[in-house]
Amino acid sequence: MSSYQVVKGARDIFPDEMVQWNYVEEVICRLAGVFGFNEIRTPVFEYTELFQRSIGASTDIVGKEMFTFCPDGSERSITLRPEMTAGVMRAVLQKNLFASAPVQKLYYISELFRKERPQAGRQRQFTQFGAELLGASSPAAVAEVIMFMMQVFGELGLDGLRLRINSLGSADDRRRYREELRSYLAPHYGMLDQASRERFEKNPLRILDSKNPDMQEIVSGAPKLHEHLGDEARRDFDQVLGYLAGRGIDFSIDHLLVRGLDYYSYTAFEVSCTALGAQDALGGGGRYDSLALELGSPKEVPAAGFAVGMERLLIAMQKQRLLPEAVPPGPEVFIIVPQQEFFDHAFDIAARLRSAGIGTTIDLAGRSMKAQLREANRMRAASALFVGGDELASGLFPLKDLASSAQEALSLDAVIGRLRHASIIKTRQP
RNA sequence: GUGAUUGUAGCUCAGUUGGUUAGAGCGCCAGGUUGUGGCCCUGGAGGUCGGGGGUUCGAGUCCCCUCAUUCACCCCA
Repeated sequence: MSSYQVVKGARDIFPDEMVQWNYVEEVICRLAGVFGFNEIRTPVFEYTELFQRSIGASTDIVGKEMFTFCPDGSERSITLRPEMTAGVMRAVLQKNLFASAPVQKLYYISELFRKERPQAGRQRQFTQFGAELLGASSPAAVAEVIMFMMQVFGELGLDGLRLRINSLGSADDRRRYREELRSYLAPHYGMLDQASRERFEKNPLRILDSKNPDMQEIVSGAPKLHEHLGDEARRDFDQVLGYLAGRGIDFSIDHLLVRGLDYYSYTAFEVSCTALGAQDALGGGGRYDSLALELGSPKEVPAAGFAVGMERLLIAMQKQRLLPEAVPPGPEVFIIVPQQEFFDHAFDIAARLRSAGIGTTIDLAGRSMKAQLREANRMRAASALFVGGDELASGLFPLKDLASSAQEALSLDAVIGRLRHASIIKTRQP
């Protein structure tokens, strides 16, 4: 055993599990195409100010969860991305993609980093898939990102989901409400917990979704955000809900849902799953019209998006037995070399088969024939091809179907013909 | 950052009030089959019992420290 270990909060994904990841990612990519989202990749790090500006300096993420460093002491501070939205928006603004197409629909599957204590469903390096719809934030646009997210869950067969949704209103709505909330909370200030006291000044709305029962008690008597929404926000929210209901998407309205990123306005939502443990949030998102301005864009860019935790998605699917068997696909043929002195000839034949597009494996460790066959069986090779002295002399090679044990001696051309046919049939299967 | 939890073979785990060379199942390797896998049988390799210190005639077992894990708080994906 090596004395080195993976970094705390990070983990390796080995081939067995990769089969499952690939399955989920394939579904995501396919549905992204169906919904018209194109893939984007951005760097794993950005200049630190980008996140401070976008996510909000008073949030937990920026305040204590970022991996930040200065490359050379004097150079500009850099941070491993704790979320994707800011980076995507930065990239699109920098390239000025809106000049050629005013609406950009992008999706990603990317690794993120947050310096938290690891626990079930929470890592320091984790993966999110998500989508950003930039250039529109109409009720239909917001509904569309939610529909995309929910359809992925549906396609994967996930059960026990709960979609909660809320409207945070316009910036003006919130500004007015914030003052009302403060004046309500002020007499209770002495009873607020540490975190809530800090939020009282910087972002009192976050006190609303505190999980501290004492805070919830206090909040229960507070003025309601949804009663302070302007007509516009009210209408917008109703339309979003109407679109969702019309598509048969189940949701529940949660007037206390605020979420931990500062850039959201109007619609915000979160999906949780009963199959998960304490960290039961599977994904979330919302509308963020003001983010572009925050990042220095000369004009506002209406936008909405969501992100889903891939590890949590896999955990939930695992619990619900929705994942494919964790076994990497075996080769079409495993070349058996009974006598090592003929290895080079067998190696040439392997090359020919591969040139013909046939998945071919050959033992590279000089093992016994028995070991080679065992290995072929273990890796679920479809067939075994024997290449020894007799075969090279006669030009006839026994090809054994490992499932049925049927064996037949064929010329190399016949072997290639048959295996090629087999792999074509295989790839046609869904 | 706080609180608990668990560290014994590659994996899952036994290991009695402290007592000889630390075990099992699975996996791996080899043989049973002179050129044929799976099933079966036989054998083998593999452990500084997380690390350090202490108590003791003697520590996997008790004490202290430390590292790591896991779960929860917090927060979120």
